[in-house]
Amino acid sequence: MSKGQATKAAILDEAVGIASRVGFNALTIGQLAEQTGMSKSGLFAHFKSKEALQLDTLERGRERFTDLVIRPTLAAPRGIARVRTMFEHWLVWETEALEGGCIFVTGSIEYDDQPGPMRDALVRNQQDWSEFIATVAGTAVAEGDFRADLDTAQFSFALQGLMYAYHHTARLLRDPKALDHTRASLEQLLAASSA
Amino acid sequence: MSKGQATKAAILDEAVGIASRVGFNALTIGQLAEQTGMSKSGLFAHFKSKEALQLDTLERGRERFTDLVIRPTLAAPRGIARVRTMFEHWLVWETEALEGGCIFVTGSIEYDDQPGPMRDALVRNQQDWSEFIATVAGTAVAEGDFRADLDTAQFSFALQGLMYAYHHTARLLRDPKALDHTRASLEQLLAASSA
DNA sequence: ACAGAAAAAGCACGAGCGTGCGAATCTGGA
DNA sequence: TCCAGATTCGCACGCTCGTGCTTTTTCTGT
Repeated sequence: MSKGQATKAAILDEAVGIASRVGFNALTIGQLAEQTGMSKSGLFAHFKSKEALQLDTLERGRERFTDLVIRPTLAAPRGIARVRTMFEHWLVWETEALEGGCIFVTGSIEYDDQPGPMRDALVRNQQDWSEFIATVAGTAVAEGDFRADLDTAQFSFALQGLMYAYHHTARLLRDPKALDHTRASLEQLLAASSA
Repeated sequence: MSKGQATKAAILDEAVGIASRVGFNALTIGQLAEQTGMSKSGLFAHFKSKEALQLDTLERGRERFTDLVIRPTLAAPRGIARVRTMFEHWLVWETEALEGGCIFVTGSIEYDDQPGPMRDALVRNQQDWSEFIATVAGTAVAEGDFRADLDTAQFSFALQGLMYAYHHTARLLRDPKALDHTRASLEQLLAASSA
């Protein structure tokens, strides 16, 4: 890896953290330069525009999510065990991976009304993730753990709602009971989906 | 109502719409002045600081929410009918009340990591709303519609998750099936809670 | 070790931000 | 009708933003 690529990677790692805390718009080139000990123009040269920086930052987040959640999920045994593995790693992602909360949630709120490449990228991520959840639920159907007539898209929707509730309750309210509520809702959802 | 109060009210109505679309930080005094046909300084004089403007905007949103959701809910007959009324009005709020989506969701994401009066106000709103949902669920328990051993806080948590899922799916993905999924999850939740 | 390329810095710009202040205008009660 | 107070405006400030340039420093392959 060349020096330039290494620097860029380091910048993006910092950027993901900042975007997580304050969002993609408040992620400022000056602040990012200061935090990484670079000059504004030196940093800027790596991206050529703020929008490119934002897109690269989002992409870096997606890579991290893949490593922390998707890969371990696919490594788990098919069926309900894989569903539970997915949930647990997702929970870790929401809780520990980023100091400022999930950047996909942050990004969704920031760009849901603003057309452009950022919105498009977020939509793609979201669709992929929704389908991934449905697919994992599908393996649980195939293995006979879940009901054969389960609507996996509906399952995906419900599971995401649960995690959103966790995100908001844990982050804004700092409610220590958030985790218990989330797990309780998961069990209820799993019970309603089981064969 | 004096001229000043009328102007301030008109400003805040506009401000709620803008905050809904772009958030509280990107809600800019210059832009707000332009949109209301005032001068920056003339508008600014009503608030004396940007933070006060943000707080007043949030408060205006709270009033609207009270009118559109809380009052109609309390006017409905106690029990599961009231729960359903709350849900339907809440859905209208999420769908039609603001062009840019619920400002409490937007605000939560923006301020969950930033201490200060805005965060405090958002936390208060959120806690009040959570408790309100639990209370309404409690009347359904009292009326015998819901199980006597229902955990109303858990119910509140689950219902909020559902609405968050609706918010994200409808706003970012513009998924026309979002509404169906939300109603289906509601029925599942009601069934699991019923006596 | 050195030349050419890549990376980083320095500096400047125009624009928009929040905010202050004095002047102009408007409003409403006596 | 008039005037005190409320309301709005014009203008300016210091700051930070994203983004071009030119120059300097650092890498890298031979």
